[in-house]
Amino acid sequence: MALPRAARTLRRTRIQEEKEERILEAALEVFSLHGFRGATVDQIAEVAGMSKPNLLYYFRTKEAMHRALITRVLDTWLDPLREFDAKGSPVAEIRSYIRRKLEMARDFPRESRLFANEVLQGAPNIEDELKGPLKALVDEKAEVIRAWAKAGKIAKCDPYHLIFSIWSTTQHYADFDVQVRAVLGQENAGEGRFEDAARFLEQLFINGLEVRDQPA
Amino acid sequence: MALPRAARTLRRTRIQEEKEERILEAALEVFSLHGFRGATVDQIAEVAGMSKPNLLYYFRTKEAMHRALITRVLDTWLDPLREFDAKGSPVAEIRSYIRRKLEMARDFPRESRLFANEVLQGAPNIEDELKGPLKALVDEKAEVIRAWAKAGKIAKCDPYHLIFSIWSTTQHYADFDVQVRAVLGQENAGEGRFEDAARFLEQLFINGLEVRDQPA
DNA sequence: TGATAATTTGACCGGTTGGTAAACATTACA
DNA sequence: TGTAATGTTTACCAACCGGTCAAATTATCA
Repeated sequence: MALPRAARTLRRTRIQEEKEERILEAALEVFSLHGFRGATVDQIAEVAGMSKPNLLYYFRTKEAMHRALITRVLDTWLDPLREFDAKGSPVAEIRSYIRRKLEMARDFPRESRLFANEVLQGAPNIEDELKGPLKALVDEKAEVIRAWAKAGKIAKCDPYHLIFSIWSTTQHYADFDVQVRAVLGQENAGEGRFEDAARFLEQLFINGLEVRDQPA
Repeated sequence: MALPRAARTLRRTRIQEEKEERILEAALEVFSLHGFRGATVDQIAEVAGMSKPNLLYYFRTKEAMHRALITRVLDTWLDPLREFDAKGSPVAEIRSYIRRKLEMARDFPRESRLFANEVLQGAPNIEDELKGPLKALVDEKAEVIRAWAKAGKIAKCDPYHLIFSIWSTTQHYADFDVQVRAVLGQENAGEGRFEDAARFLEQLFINGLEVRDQPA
């Protein structure tokens, strides 16, 4: 008989742990590059270094694989926002949030693209996650930002659109990497672009572009 | 005999004009939602309201359709950046560029998603366009911005990352529409979100978030 | 009108897709 | 060690994929 996941009531074998890990790693690679419909099980199996039926022994359908991957990744993906702290200095807090998000774009571009692909295609498999846990977390942090603005610690602004703009500007460097490289050209293609981006975004979000009248 | 496009030396029939239009419209709908690999010719044919062989009579391959669509759309997509004018007031020019890009995200979300899908998946079919015409246009406008900064008309900043940030923040409302709606919730799901976004982004790009010390 | 070219369709093809069946191999453990 | 559960593989399938073909239909225009 062969009922790997259904029959798994309590313990998970060492071998299960390892294989599922390898599969999800391979799935991340392929899904993030081609999207759900564009990815094939054969491709994922090859990247994972195992036969297709063997892979399907651990995840019975392509969709199950995708679900497992998304829910796992979503959690770590929201960590920077969770760390967003009401007690810190507002400007410093926003600055470090930008920096952390940019680091994630640099270090985990596949995770970013996985979500981008999913959301772009209508988020058929994670709509509930978006409307539930994600919205709740954003609502909470938006309230923090709103309080800061009310207290005069930062400029009055719509906290939701502020969060959107931080997401979009930072994730851009993962999701649109090819375009960024193409436009910057080969000479600026090094990892330095992330440092440049960090500097620019900090300045943008703190000071904007208008020249400030210096009292002197 | 039947060689529709190859044999088309000079004139194009009214019927050709109409059908190709309908096909590209349908292709935009389907490609923008599922990406190149995820889209099927049958799907496009159904949306276009014609049989698959009939569709393939006008565009001989799925790839030819995609190419035609991309090159057509890319041109109009870059119009706002082309209008970016060195002679205007810098702040006003940036403000109106943001507004125009946001209007495009609102009025042509499918076009935005088409590119997002393509770039996200490594831009296999438009790499040349990115490294050629697009880079050239951005280089030109970046020089304008650099000159403004040098003349003290706007804050010193990296012009490329400025352009990236305008692209990402505005296109976010087309590409991540589902997420934006989910987070804002049903009560804020009206078209008003584009006005809110415009107000926020203008403030962000001009003034930033730090409270300015008003001289009493 | 008639004839010629342009358009449309149903039937079909080889290759790929997600997934299955069942035999075989390996591990865990009494 | 034996044996039952777990893991792996080969061979395979039906559905779907992009694309072809030849026949049928429709538009064009002398």
